[in-house]
Amino acid sequence: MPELPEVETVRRGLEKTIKSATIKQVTLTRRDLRIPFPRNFANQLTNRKILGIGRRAKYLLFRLSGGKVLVSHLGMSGRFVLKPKMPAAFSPHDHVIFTLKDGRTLLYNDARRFGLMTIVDKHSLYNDSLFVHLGPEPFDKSFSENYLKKSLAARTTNIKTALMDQTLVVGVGNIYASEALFLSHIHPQHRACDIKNKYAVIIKSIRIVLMRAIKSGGSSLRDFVDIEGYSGKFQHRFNVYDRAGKPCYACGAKIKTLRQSGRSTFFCPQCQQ
DNA sequence: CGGCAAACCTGCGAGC
DNA sequence: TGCTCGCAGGTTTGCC
Repeated sequence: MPELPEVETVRRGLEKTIKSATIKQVTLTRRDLRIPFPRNFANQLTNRKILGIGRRAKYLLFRLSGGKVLVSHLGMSGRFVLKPKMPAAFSPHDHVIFTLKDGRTLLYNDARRFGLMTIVDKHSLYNDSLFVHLGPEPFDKSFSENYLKKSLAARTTNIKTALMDQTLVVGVGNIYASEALFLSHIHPQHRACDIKNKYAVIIKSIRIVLMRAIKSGGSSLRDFVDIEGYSGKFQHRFNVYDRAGKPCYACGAKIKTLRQSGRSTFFCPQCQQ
């Protein structure tokens, strides 16, 4: 489900609604998501105050009193749902139930269970194996023309697959890789190492498409909703994603689709050479 | 090491 | 209506 814009939308919603709340109780309905919950997961969270919610790549970072950080990845179908009080009944895939001191209940629901939750010490957060291999944030200065040039120089895979590689740059997934390449006028099947003199436009396109998507509250292809239950709106502004056979808004050519590393890619055969 | 397919798991829409 | 098939926003693993 979520790429950077969707995760950022959820982060902002959490920051707005549960920052400064204190966790009273945590209940798990199973022992694992994609990976097992750590030992004493619930105990480590009990009576902790949520100092703030950050984001690194597609991970949400709940900073807690006592120096721990609750790390959450939404996988494909993970979502947080905030209820004004303890609900009378739970949905089938509510896996984690956070009861807050003020009576509200935060649910983590994840049908496919590709998400994960763990707890990391704040001082060694980015030394954790989840984070050590991650590339720069797309809006960071370090995601530069020189960096991209150096990183892609030896990569023989196609540029679209490369953009989705979280060791190159974080946050770009299947939707925004296609959309960024459309804005860049680059064909998705170009080998990454063959992209010359286009590093600046790639960086700019990634930033533009992510920025616009964040402003739209993310994309809701099937079921993405923010913490308050609102759908994103960026799916109405896709240039190519999920538009196979439809006319390109720029030139009228039919949008095409293909399969790259097991994922669907969408592009305009006319605009992207 | 790099590239790629498969695996993890459930739900849903298309097509028959 | 009901079945099967294929595909879905991510990441890791294991094979070449």
